[in-house]
Amino acid sequence: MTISEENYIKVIFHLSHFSIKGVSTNSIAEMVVTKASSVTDMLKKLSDRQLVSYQKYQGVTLTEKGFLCAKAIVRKHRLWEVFLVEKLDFSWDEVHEIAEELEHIKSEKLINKLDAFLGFPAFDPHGDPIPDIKGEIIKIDKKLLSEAKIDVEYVCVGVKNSAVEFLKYLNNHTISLGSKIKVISKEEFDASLTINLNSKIISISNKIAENLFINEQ
Amino acid sequence: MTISEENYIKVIFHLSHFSIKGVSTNSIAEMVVTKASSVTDMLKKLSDRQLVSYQKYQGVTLTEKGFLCAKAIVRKHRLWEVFLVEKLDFSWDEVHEIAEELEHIKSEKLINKLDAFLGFPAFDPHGDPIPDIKGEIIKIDKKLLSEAKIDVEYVCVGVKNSAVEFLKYLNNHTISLGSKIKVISKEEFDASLTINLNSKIISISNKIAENLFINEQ
DNA sequence: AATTATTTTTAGACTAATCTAAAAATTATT
DNA sequence: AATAATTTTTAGATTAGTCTAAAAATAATT
Repeated sequence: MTISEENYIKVIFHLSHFSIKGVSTNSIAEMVVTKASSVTDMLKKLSDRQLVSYQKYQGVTLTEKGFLCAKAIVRKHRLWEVFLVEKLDFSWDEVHEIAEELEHIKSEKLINKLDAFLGFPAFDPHGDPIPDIKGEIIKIDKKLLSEAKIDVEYVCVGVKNSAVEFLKYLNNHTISLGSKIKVISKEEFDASLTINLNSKIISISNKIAENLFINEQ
Repeated sequence: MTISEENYIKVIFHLSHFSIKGVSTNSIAEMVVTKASSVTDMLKKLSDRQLVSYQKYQGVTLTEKGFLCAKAIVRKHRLWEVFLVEKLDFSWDEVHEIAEELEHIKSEKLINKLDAFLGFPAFDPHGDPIPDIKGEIIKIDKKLLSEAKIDVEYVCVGVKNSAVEFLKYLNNHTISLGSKIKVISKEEFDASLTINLNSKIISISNKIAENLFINEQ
């Protein structure tokens, strides 16, 4: 598989979580940063290779084969992110871009040895689960901070959005995976929250709260 | 720079060690596994980008810029090889192919952090020197085992040839970097050697001896 | 339901990197 | 020095991935 094909498969995988139907040509184009016509061409090729099932004008879905393939790429991406943060001391806002390149390194043996070297981590630095060697992904119960109940203790377990700007905001406000969060109050006007974060009181906007995953206890 | 351009630059760098004049089109074609006509096309492009100086029919040499570029690629290749052997427990005959991919990962910061993580190694698993961040390469005094004097103690410091078959031969005969070698006798007929290797007496062919670098004491 | 707007596909063209076959230049040999 | 052999370059074609512009299909709106 070429790097380009892998990128399309990965994008289709991620987008398929947001739609019950097939993934649309335009949404793929936006993510891959290309034109819709280029996407159509690629979809035909991926369909020929049995990686997606594609009906003209109806969008695409991954086949079983394509799904496995996507999970293998995601596995590589997330393991490399763990390596970059845990071993090379990168911060979590720096690793995505580099992992975008590293995820295309071919060797199966390499990725499994890396997995072992890292101690078979279950989650990447953003709290996303890492598929295991068979493609199994742990599903953990989580919800958005914007849906949190008042006065209940939660733990930050992930970020919905991994944009550098957002991660930098979190760094600046000392919010990280494992942070303890309790919602003290919620404004009616803008849905902003006053929260107890690791025993400090701060105020955050609804947009932030809508991008933080939390879990009880 | 594209991966293809990087590969050409790297090959020209390696071949330039074997010729005083420019590197020939055919020798590049052989190394890159392509046709001479493709090489000519690429040489024109690299020349336009000031990475090589190229005169039709006269072969190429790297410019200062191309030379720096080549050393950066070699640095990446060799650092990744150290990582694979030291951290992921690969054997030295497995790492070249994987490092051929890893050497094209772009991030400068990544490679410098990797360098630090590995403890700023000076040599790769085959005994080849690793260019430092500025492109400086340590030059150590070494000669081929085929040129060794009788009854002098040497240490194996590198391999001239990194082919998998050769490295496997060395594994099978417990020859590695750091092995102590003393030539006991040399056959006149085929130049094969009887050597004392780490206190064991074995016989090796001239072809092997011509591909092992050694150093005194 | 007809019209408009949007999305998607097709058709044809472009670039990078490659190829084959033929021409040109260099090197080797008589 | 002339000829033969080899190397290198040119010319033209091919493939993957992309693009623009126009056509076709679907979705939204009146």
